[in-house]
Amino acid sequence: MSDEERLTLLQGTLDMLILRTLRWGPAHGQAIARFIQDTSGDALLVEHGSLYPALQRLQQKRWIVAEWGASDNNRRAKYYRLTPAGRRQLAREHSNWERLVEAIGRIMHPAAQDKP
Amino acid sequence: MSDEERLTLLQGTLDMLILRTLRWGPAHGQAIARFIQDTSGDALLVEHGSLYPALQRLQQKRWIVAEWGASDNNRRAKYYRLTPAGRRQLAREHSNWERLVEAIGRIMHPAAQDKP
DNA sequence: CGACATGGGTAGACACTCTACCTGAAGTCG
DNA sequence: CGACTTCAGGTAGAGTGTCTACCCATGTCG
Repeated sequence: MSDEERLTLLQGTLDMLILRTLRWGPAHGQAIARFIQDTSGDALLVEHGSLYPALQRLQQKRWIVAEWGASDNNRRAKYYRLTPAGRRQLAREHSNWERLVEAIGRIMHPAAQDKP
Repeated sequence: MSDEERLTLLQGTLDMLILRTLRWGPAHGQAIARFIQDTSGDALLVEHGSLYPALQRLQQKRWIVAEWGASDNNRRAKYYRLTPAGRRQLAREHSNWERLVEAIGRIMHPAAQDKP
């Protein structure tokens, strides 16, 4: 896959993607990044240096909590879990995202509107 | 409209929105901002301090050119016009945007089977 | 005249991502 | 055993782009 095929993340979407991933259950950092990359069909790549700062942010805001455990490969790994506040935040961010996509859509496709 | 109703722009989308706006023809800064705000149904607000730096960026990259003129109100105003390179850039950014929205969609709406 | 509205602009703070490093532990293999 | 690789977590600093809060110039109108 060439460079041009890989999109750079839009600022602010990473938190939402992480929260969404954790709705499937607790996961450790690497697994979250892999999930996002795989599920997006390799379109999104979560860089190492973006992932961990994001996880720290989310912990500070009490949207996720971490706990040490062991990965499938028997490595020590931090498992992150969504809190109730995290679920509410996810709902907010998701709704914001939808509104934003729709708003931008109105600008980008001014003719074809009102079509789902 | 409350604060929560106004979305903050996602980084990188402003350039695309400006270029798209200029596809309708030359316009000056304030008119571009008004167009984006109106067309988005007041969902997007292009701040003053984001608009002009963006217009400078786009000029430097030769995607738009500027020319002094007079506005409807007989004020001096800089009219920005899309260059051929600007059109190509718009096409690139638009296609990137679509792919990104689709990729994020795959993560946010995973076949709608949620609860185990 | 002076207040206000319009249009363009900049400085600095802030937030987020990226590249490029580092640590430590658990398997692998000569 | 010991060197090496892989996995997992982490950080520093640069780069980018937006936002808040200012500034200035020029028309319009009371």
